[in-house]
Amino acid sequence: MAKSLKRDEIIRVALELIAEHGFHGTSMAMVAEEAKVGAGTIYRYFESKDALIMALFKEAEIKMQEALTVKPYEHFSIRERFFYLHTSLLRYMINNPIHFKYLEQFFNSPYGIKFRRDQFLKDKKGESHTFLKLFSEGLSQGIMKNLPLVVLFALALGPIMDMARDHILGFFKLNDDLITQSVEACWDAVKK
Amino acid sequence: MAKSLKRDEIIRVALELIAEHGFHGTSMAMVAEEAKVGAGTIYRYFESKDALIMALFKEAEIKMQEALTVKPYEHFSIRERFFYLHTSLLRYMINNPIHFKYLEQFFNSPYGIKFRRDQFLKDKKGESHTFLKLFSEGLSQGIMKNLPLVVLFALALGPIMDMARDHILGFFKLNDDLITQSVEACWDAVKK
DNA sequence: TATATCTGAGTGAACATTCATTCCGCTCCC
DNA sequence: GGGAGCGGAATGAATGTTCACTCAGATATA
Repeated sequence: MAKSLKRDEIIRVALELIAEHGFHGTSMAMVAEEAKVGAGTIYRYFESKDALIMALFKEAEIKMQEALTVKPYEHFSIRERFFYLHTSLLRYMINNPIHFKYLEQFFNSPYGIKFRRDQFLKDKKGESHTFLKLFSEGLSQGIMKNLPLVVLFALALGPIMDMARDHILGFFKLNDDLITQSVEACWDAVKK
Repeated sequence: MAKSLKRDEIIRVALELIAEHGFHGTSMAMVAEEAKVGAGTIYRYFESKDALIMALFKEAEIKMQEALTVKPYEHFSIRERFFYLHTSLLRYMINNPIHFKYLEQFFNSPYGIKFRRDQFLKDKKGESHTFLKLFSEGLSQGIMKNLPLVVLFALALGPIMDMARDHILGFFKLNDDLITQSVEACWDAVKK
């Protein structure tokens, strides 16, 4: 058997179960049974339930970052970058509901709050990620409203996440037109 | 002693503890100890932990609704209503961080998802609440973008909630100017 | 055979909930 | 007035369950 088929399977199953039942609704025994491994095997690959939860986050984060990566990105205008990133993000979320649900759980938990706090401190030191870089440039070029980055972030990404959630919960159906119009509306919120 | 001092104290303490430590991080024993009542006393007033959680939500919801109520509301224009409601909501949240944190927990849990689903079905039958009535009117008067109500909702309220959260977490400091500018930005997102 | 990997019954801690018992304020009779 | 008796309110130790995690032994691999 390949080196870490078991590890992969544990990750796959745990993501799915936690997306569905939450951190506290998912016991290690459930993960073990569904992944068809012994309860102890999980602990060969992950030190604790916490470590597993963090590894699942890294997994989802990497996949998401890949979905936001495009080659000629550097030649895009601010507006083009905004549309590209937001559309890609929304599309990724609705095409990967398990990842979305997992990330939602994660960010609305002490794990996620700690993560955001660490990110926030890092950003203060300049190691911004894709979105913050975009908003910083938009600000300094005078294209975006003169508001704190955190506010621009909320205006542009809050609605995207809420829409992904409502689409996945079946409250309405996002299609290509609606995605375009929604991202345009987010742009209206941040543009000067 | 007045009829239900103990009940009031249990509610007060439970809201605080759950806002801080979450549903699963707050045991009934913690609530009992902090409220200085016996563990069994809680069950005189609330059938179960679930029932307590729902009662706390009702409590917070009522207080919030009060904060959004103003007398001459009916004479406001759509735009005025939008600004009034959004500003009041944001102010309420940052002035009542415990309620905000509790509601955040609640809506990001199976309780909240069930609640939203029920609301959604009720709305389909026309029993809209304040915000949905506003957006419906904005739509039919052609003032707002021709998008599904759920999307308008996300565009207008998503950022408000995110900003309240980031303010309460200390990531930035909301002041009157910033509140006004942010609500204006939300209006830009939904207005035609 | 020797080493690495895997297993799942077992462990102790934590939890929500119960219930036998105590407490306390009230009424009613002497 | 006072004390006996009553009943709802309050208590917290006890209960049964669930959980994350361990480890002695089984199994696969080399």
